[in-house]
Amino acid sequence: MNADTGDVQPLDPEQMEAYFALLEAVSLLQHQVEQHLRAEGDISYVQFQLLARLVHAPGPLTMTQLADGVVYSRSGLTYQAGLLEKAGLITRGPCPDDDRATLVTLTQAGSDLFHRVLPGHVQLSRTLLFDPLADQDVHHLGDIMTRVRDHMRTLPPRSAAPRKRRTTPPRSGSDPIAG
Amino acid sequence: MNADTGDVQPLDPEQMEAYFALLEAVSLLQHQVEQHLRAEGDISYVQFQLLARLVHAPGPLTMTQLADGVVYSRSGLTYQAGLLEKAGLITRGPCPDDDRATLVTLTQAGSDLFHRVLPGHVQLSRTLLFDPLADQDVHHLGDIMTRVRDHMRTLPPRSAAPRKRRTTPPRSGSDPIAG
DNA sequence: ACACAGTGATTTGAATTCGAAACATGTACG
DNA sequence: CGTACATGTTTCGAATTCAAATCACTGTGT
Repeated sequence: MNADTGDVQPLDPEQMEAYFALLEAVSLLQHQVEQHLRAEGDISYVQFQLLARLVHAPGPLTMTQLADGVVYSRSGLTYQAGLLEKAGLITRGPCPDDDRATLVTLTQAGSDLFHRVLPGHVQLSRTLLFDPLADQDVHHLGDIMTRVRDHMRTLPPRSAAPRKRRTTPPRSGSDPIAG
Repeated sequence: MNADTGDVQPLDPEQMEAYFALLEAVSLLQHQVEQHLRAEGDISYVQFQLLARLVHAPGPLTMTQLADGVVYSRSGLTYQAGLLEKAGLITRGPCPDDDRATLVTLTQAGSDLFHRVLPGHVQLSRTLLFDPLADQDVHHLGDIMTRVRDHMRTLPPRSAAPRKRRTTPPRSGSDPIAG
């Protein structure tokens, strides 16, 4: 690789604008959502995502299944699961099929909390993201970002497999705002 | 409004898709960019942003000016500025107009590093973000996200916080978001 | 049965971030 | 002048994240 010569074409002004507006807007959105969830239910956005996955899952999930798509390290999930368990929102128990695995189960309190903060979360995403957009914009945005997301999903594993690659089905997974 | 009853309509499937695709795509993009910058120039994305602001600024910036739009706390910038100064990429000096302020100046090494990692950064954003998009998509994406960003920049911070209300103490500093 | 690589989860340590409080200077007003 | 408040920055503590190392179990080959 010749890193000394700048033999890469610069981005068009339009690309630059899209790139930076995208990153900054999402940063603002994430920050607001984080503040809201903390004030409303005393949970972080990561914890909200984990509860959402459990709510929409057919049953208990293993730690790795729960981590996939939410955090980039398994240890990060161990930490969050500890907090959620201490708060009484989930329980961790052994997996009958595999003694190495830990099955995470949503408690009634966890389900209650999720459904308590969900309306506000939906309302906030409306206020922040969808208010300034027309229906056509939303359609186009979803189309664009779905393509980008699926494109990037094909490249990296999510929850970091330092040893070997996992064959994770590209499932859409969490949709906590499904009424 | 009544926060106890879930009298909020769920999002349309199309809105839901756009919302989650947006957040996950940007999360993946940020993570890849972070990895790249760390490997290429041993800097974080935040540090890259700070160098970028200094490169494009007409002259030195104060800490607050530098923080705007990059971090959500001034202390976070103090920490990063310390790292950048220790790495020889910036210098901090007094401000002649205001003895309270600190002027941050880009060094030659800082400028060199920025221009060294920029081509790879641009190339990566191309590969991850713009490859699956047509020119018209890029245009629309920029238009949409610019509107969303500007919309969020000008929102009242206290929109929905029914619980945990405390008499607002002196508003510490200016809003780093609303430049 | 036994070694051994592969996999699930946790522990540990370092890095980064934010919020509150402390600190220093500037400004307004009696 | 002097006091009170506003503004720019830093210090400090707590929370969160990741990567590397570690522990525990599974399955396979011999």
